[in-house]
Amino acid sequence: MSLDLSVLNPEQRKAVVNIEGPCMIVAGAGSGKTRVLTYKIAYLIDSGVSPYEILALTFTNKAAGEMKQRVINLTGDAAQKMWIGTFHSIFARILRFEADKLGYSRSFSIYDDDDSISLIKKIMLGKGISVEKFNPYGIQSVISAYKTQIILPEHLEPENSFEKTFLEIYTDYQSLLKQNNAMDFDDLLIKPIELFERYPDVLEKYQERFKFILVDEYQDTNHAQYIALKLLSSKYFNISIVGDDAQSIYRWRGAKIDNIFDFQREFKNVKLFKLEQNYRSTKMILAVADDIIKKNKKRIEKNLWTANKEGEKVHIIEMISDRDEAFRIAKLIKEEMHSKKINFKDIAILYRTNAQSRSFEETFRNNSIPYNIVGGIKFYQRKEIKDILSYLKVIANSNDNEALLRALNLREGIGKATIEKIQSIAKEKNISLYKVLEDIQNYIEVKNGIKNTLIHFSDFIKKYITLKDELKVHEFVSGIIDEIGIIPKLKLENTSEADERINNIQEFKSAVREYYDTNENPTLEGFLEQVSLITDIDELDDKKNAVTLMTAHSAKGLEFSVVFITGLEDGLFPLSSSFDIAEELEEERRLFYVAVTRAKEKLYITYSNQRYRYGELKFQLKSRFLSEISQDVLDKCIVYEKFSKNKLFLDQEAPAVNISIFKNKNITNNRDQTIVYDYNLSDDCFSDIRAGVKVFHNTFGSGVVQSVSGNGLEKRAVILFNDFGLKKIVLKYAKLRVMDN
DNA sequence: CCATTACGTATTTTT
DNA sequence: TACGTAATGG
Repeated sequence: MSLDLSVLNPEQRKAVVNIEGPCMIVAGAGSGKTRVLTYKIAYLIDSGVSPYEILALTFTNKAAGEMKQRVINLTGDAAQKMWIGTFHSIFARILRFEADKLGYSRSFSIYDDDDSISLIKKIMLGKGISVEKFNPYGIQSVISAYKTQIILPEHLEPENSFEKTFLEIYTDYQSLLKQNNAMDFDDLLIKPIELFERYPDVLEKYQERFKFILVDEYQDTNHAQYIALKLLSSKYFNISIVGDDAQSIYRWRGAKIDNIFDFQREFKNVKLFKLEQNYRSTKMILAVADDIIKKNKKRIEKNLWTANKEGEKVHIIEMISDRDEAFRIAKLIKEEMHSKKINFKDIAILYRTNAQSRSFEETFRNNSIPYNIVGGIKFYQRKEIKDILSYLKVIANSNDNEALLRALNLREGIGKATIEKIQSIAKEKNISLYKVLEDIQNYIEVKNGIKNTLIHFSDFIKKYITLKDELKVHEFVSGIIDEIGIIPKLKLENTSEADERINNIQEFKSAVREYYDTNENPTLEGFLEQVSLITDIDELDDKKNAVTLMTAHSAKGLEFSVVFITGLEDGLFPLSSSFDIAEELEEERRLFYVAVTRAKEKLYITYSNQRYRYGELKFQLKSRFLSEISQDVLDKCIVYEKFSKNKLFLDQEAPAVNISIFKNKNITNNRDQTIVYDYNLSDDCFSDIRAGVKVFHNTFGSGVVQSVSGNGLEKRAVILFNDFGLKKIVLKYAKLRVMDN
C-alpha cells in the first residue's frame, strides 16, 4: 500500500477505508470533505479496484476536474479511466451510448432553460393560449419540477381547466422534444431511469461497470437523482455519499434535503461517519456560523469545532446606501491590501442576487480593483454565441427544429412568412423542417428569390454535415463562423457592443480550440454537450489575481481568506418570498450559513439602509438573521459614529479610491448631532478621464478625450469621437468606459 | 421583410 | 432600471 493516509484525521481515515457497503459521510463545512472523497477514490484504486469500476458524481464540472487531477496525483495516470463528473454530464454520456433504445439518436441536442422556454412559447402560440394567463417561464419551472419528481404527463389527472391547459402544454412539450431529438436538463436525469427500468440488462451492465459509486454534495440531490443512484447501486451497494444537511441550498431547483435525512433508512446497514473538525475558519467565524444554523429545526446533530486561532470578531457594518456599500468595501479592500499579506484573489464579495453585483462592478472598475465575476449572463447564453451554436446544433442534429429556425432566422431575406410556410409544409408532410429544406426546390409555395436563399442555406448545412467528420472540430467551427460572415457584419455596426460580440466570438473559437486540445476524442457533439452543461463557476479563473464577485449559491465549496457578505437586509437576505414558508426561511438561513463558512480569516457582513431595487430607491431594514447572532462575537461598526464629514471616504494615506457616478445626495440622521454627508467630492471624480485617454460612449462609440473642464460632478470633457466628431460631454451622465489602450 | 421605437413588465438562487 | 416584445412604418 503506497497511499499515505497519515494526512487524514482518525474519523476521515475511518471513512476512507470503509469501502464496502453503503456509507454516509456527514461533513461539516470546511471539514475536509473533498479530501476524504479524493482519498477514498485513491484508496479504492490502491486496493486493487480498477478505476474503470469507479463512478464519482460531483456538483460542478470544476469540482470533478479538480478531484480527478488530485486522484491522478495520488495514484497515477490509470485514474484517467474512472468516470467522474456531474450527474448531468455522466448521464448524458450514458444516454449517448444507449440513445437508440429510447428512440433518440446519439447526436441528440441538449436544451437549456432558454431553449425550453422558447419551445413552450411556441406551443402556446400555436394553441392560442394567452401568455398573460400562463407565464411560459412559470410553465417551464412547473414542468421541470414535475420532471425531477418523475411525474410525466401520463401521470397527471387535471381537475380544472387551468390544469388541463397546463397538461396540454406539458404533453406537447414532451413530444416536441422527442421530435427534435432533444433532451432538456431534466431528461438527462430521468431518461436513464426510463432506460434502466425498461432494459434490466442495460441496468445490470452499468451496475457491473460501476461497482463503486461516490456522490458529493448529496444534500442537494433531487428525487430523480436519488432513484437513479438507487438503481445503479442496487447490485453491489457500494455507495458512499458525502454531504452536509446544513448546506442544502437548492430546494428551489427540486433538491430534496430529505434525501440525506432518509439515506440511512433507504439503504440498509449504512455506516455513518461524521467529520466535525473544521480546518478552514477561525473560532469567531465558526461561532457566528453556529449561531445561525442552530436556529434551524431540521438538521443532523453535529458539533463543528476547530483548533484554529480565535481570530478577529466578525465585522458588521451598516451602510447608507448600496453605492456606499460598494464604495466602502472597495476602501476596506485597499486597506486589506496595504496590510500586505492579502492578495486580491483571497477576497470574495458574496450577495444574494446577481443584480447586486452592479454597484461593485462599477466601483471596482473606477478604483482599479481587479475582479472576477461569476454568473449574470452566461457566456454561452449570449446572442451571438447562441446564433453560432444554432448552426452547429443543426449540423449535429438536423432534427433539431428549434436550432434550425434560429439559424434560418439569421439569414437575410427570410422572415416570418417564409418560416411559416416551411413549417406548414413540414406539418402537412409530417417531416422535419430540415427535410423540407433539403428539397425546397420541389415546393412551389415559395417564391424564387427566397427559394434561392433557402437552397443556399440547406446546401450550406449539407456541406458541413459531410465535412463534420473530416475536419478537426476547431477548423470546422472556424469555417462555419467565417462562412456565415457574422464578424464582418458586426464590424459594420461599429459599436462597443458589436466589438464585444466579436471578442466573444473569438473567445468562443478559442474555447473550441481548447476543447480540441484537451480531449482525447474531440467531436462536434462532444463539444456541444460540454457547452450545454458548463456553468459559470466552472469558468472561474482562479489563477487571475482578482476579487471574486458571486452569489452565495455559487460560493458553495469555495473558501477565501477575507469574505464580505453584503446586503443582509430583510427581504433581500432572506428574500421576502421566504417569509411565510418555514422551509424556505430555513433554506435562506442555510444559505447564509454557507456564505459565512466560506471565510477563513476575516468576515465582514454589511447591510444598507437604502438600496435601489427595480429601479426604485427602497428603504431597507437589517436582516432578521443578524439578530440571531450573539453579540459577543460581533464587532459592530455603525457608520454614523465612525465617519466624520469630509473624511467619509478618503483618507490621506490611501487616496487612490475615488467615486465616479455618485449623485449629489445629502443624508441626515436625527441623532444627537446632525451629520450631513456630502457625496460631492471635488477632486477625485472621474480622475481616469484625462486628455489622451481612449473612451467608449454608449451612443457615440469610441473616441479620444481632448480636454477636461470643471470640477467634481460638474466635470465635462471634450471628446473627439471616431464617427461623430467633437462632443462636449457631462461626465456624470455619460457612462464612459475607459479602453485599455 | 426589417428596422426602429415604444411600451410594458420583471427580477432569486442554476445543473 | 433594463430588457424583451409588440406595434408601426418604411
